[in-house]
Amino acid sequence: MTKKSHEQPDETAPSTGKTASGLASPLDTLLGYRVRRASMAMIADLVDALRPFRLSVGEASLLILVGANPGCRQSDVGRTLEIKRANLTPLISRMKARDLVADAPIDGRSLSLTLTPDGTALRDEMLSRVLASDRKFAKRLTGDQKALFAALEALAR
Amino acid sequence: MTKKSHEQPDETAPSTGKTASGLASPLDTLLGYRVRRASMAMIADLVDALRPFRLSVGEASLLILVGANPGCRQSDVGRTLEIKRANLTPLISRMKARDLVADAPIDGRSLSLTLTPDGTALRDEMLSRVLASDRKFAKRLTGDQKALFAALEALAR
DNA sequence: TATTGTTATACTCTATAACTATA
DNA sequence: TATAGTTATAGAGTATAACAATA
Repeated sequence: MTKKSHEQPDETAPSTGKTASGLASPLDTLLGYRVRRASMAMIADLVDALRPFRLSVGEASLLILVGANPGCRQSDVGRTLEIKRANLTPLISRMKARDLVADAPIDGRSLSLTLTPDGTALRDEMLSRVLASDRKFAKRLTGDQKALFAALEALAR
Repeated sequence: MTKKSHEQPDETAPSTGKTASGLASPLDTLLGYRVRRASMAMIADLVDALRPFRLSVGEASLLILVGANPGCRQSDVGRTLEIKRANLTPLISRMKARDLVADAPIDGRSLSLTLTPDGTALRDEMLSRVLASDRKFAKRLTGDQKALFAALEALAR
């Protein structure tokens, strides 16, 4: 048996840094933990950016996706955003209640989704804020941005 | 006014790819969206790895952090993991009910946390599975891993 | 006075099952 | 028979407010 490496606050191990609270944090060595922290920081900023529009992240994603794909099927939107049918229905209902999204039957069971004029206008304003938030983070990056996107793509597949 | 660039399913714009459902997806150009997708994929695998131990991601994080910092303050654990006081109490209660974590008063208001022998044993087994899950993703990476960690660090700060 | 821990509570997101209708 | 959409419901995770006790 080898000595266990995560049991003690080992002063000789430089791989585990210290947190702001002074705790050793083996979690910081985990790729998944780092990705999650980065994601949470970006989402927190995105939520702030969306608040003036009274849109959740899921609602904003829907408006952006439907805006880029007018007439798309509701079922395809759900698959693309990985939102389950049962959760997509009330989300779209809220957007219809605000006259941001309109639906129309494709056949007897499928619905097509389109942004209304109000939805398009809100999407335009909202998207520029979303892009600004995203760029703010992207500007922090010094290295090869293409390589980072490739790495994230490899992790997400 | 410039032409709006996200309104139509524009065949001439190669920057916006197509999803598995055939929809144009301007979201894929967003760094934050990519980071979130990567995080969700890794967390889904982590949740699977933790299921046999009946541990949530938060509970596993707590065991790993307390295991590396025996006698640490509950309040510091909450700050490090960004879990609010009010939510940390029931989480720790569950770990105490399973005899994985023990607490002891530091002074009249603070508590110190330590893994019990059972907690240490479970942490050891669990951590090896967590590391295996994390390595599985890390192996997908071709480029400079140090650069990726630096990028994630820059995004999370 | 600020901090620590606790309790109660509410809100969002997500997950499942059951149902109708249709391709 | 598989797919699309809806409804109801339950479970996490997270948020705030109020409180008691203590530094």
